[in-house]
Amino acid sequence: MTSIPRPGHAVRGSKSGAPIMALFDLLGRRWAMGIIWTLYEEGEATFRQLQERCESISPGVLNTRLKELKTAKLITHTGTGYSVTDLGQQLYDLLAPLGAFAKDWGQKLET
Amino acid sequence: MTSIPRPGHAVRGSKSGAPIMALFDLLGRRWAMGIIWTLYEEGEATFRQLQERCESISPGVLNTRLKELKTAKLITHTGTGYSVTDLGQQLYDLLAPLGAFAKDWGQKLET
DNA sequence: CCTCTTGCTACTATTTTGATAGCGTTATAC
DNA sequence: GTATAACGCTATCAAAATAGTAGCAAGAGG
Repeated sequence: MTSIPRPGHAVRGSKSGAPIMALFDLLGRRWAMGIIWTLYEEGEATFRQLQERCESISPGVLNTRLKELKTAKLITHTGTGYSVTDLGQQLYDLLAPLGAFAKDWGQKLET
Repeated sequence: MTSIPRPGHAVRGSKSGAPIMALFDLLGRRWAMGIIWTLYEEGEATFRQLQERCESISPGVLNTRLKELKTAKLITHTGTGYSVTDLGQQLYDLLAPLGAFAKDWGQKLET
């Protein structure tokens, strides 16, 4: 299985494992930020609901990503579905402003 | 070449091209966030300096990523090297808090 | 039992990324 | 004017990640 980036260990972008590079390594994998985003915005979801929300992400990749995010303590699986942890919510709060930026960015790209 | 995600066009995570998903598609590619980060933190850099900063990113991927980020108007190539645009700096400002979060996150993972 | 939903695993195909070599151009030095 | 070095890449091949589809094992409800 894919190795999971951890601060203090070699990651892409930093052999010494600078925390920000470990985070970028983790979040810079397909669907990672999207999963956190939708889990918070639309709330707890089952594995299959996540597949639908992400519009046909393949189950293998989804499973890999979920394992990584669980190991990173950003999400958790309660009895009824996946949801963000407190730490994951903290991360979402930092990501949230990107929503407004993205709209602004989209408009500037049109012109 | 790889297609570049644009709001309003189908992207991974959104067939309708929701801006946030287009942004996640762009930033969720290897090295994308790291390049913006280092360009702002350590300032303008040449192609080869970027290779060193990213610790052996391969030139093909670096070139691809640079093209994407240029098309997205987040970075630009001045006569002397690559640097972030105003828009890119706005994005960096939103990413900046992740630095502190990453440290906190790293500590919580140890325990 | 039968059926449904759950969370996946298995498998192959395609895309992306990694690693290394080296080209064409410009500038500077000698 | 020729060697030297740095620039931004391109080319090539291998490895790894992701996409796409099928289907299994387990638990709940009827």
